[in-house]
Amino acid sequence: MILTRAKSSDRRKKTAGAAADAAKAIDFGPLATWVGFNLRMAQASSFQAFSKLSQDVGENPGRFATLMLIAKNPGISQTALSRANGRDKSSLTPVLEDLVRRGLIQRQRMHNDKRTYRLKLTPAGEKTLAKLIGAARRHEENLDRVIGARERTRFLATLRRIAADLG
Amino acid sequence: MILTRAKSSDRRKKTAGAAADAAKAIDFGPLATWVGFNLRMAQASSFQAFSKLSQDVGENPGRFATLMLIAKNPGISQTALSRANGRDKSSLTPVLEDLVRRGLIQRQRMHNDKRTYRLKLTPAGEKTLAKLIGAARRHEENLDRVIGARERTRFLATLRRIAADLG
DNA sequence: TATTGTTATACTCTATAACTATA
DNA sequence: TATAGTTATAGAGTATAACAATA
Repeated sequence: MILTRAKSSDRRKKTAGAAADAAKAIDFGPLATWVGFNLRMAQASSFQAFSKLSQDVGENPGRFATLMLIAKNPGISQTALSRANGRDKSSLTPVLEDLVRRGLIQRQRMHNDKRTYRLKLTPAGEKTLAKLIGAARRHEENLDRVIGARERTRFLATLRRIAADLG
Repeated sequence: MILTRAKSSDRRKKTAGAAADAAKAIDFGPLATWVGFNLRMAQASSFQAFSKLSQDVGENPGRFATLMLIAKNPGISQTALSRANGRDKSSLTPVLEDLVRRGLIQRQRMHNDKRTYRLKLTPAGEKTLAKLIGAARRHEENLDRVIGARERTRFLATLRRIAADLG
C-alpha cells in the first residue's frame, strides 16, 4: 500500500474535468495517523528491501531466520526451532527438507531419544548464512541512514516494547 | 517468532543433565539487535492484536483497509483501489466479490466508461466500518500506552520515513 | 499416555498471463 | 492499441488433524 497524502499541490486540474478524477490523490483517512497502520507500511517496505538483498544471495528472509537460529543453537530439535519461530512444527518440515536437499543443513538422530533430530549447518550452510548476514548488514546500514543515529536507540527500544507487551 | 534473550538466570539446571538442554533459552544472535528484525517482530505483535479485535467485529485487517479506502474515496475504481493498496487488481476481485455478496459495498458501472466500476459503501458497509474504526481506536490506545505520549510523535515520524525512503 | 516428526489436506494471500469488453 | 476487470492457475506460507515411531 502506498501512502500518498492529499496535499493541495497534488490536486492538478489538467483538463479541468473527468481527468482530474483520475489524477486525484487517494485519501487514507485516519489510517495515515495511526501507529498500527504506519508500522505495517514501514515493515512492508523494510521487508521488501531485505527480500531483494536476500535474492541476490539466492535465498529469502524466512530461510535467513531459520539458518541463523540453527547456527546459534546447534543441535536444536525441529520442535524447539518451530517454537522459536512461532510456527507449527508441520510448517517447518518442507522448509528443512529443502535446506537438507540443498546441502545447507544436516540432520542427525539423537542417540538417547531416537524420535528427535539434531539440526546443524553444513559448511555450505555457514557460507550461505555469512552471505545473508552481509545482506542484513547492508540493509541495516540503509535503515540507519533513514532513522538517524540519534533516533536509533529510542526507536529500537520502542519496537522491543511493542513486541514484548502486545505479544 | 518469540524473542527470548539468553540470560544467565535462564540457564536452569533442574536435573543437571539432558533436561537442561530443553530448558535452555534460544539464542537469536545478531538478529536481536537489528532494526529490521525488531520491526518485523513489533509489526507481527501489533497485527495479531488488531486481528483479534477485528475478529470481534467479524472482519479482518485486510477488509478494514479496503473498506476505509472506499469510504474515503467514494466512486473509486478497482484499479485505483488496487494501486492504493499496492496489490495487483486480480487480487482484489475475490475480495470485492465477497464484500458485495455480504452487502457491504456496491458496484456501479460508470456512464461514460462502461469498462470501469465505481465502488462505494452501502449503509451496512458504513456500519461495519464504524465498528472496525472503534476496534482500531482501541488498538491505538493500547499501542499508545506502550509507546508513551512523549515518544509517539517521533516514533510515527520515523516509521513514515522508513516507508517513504525504502519503498 | 505423551512427544517428535511426517503426511494429508486446506485455506489465505499473492502474482502472472490470457482473456472479454470496451475505449 | 490500450485499459478495466475477470478467470485460470500457481506458489508461498500457514494451520489442523491423524499418524508412526519412540519414550
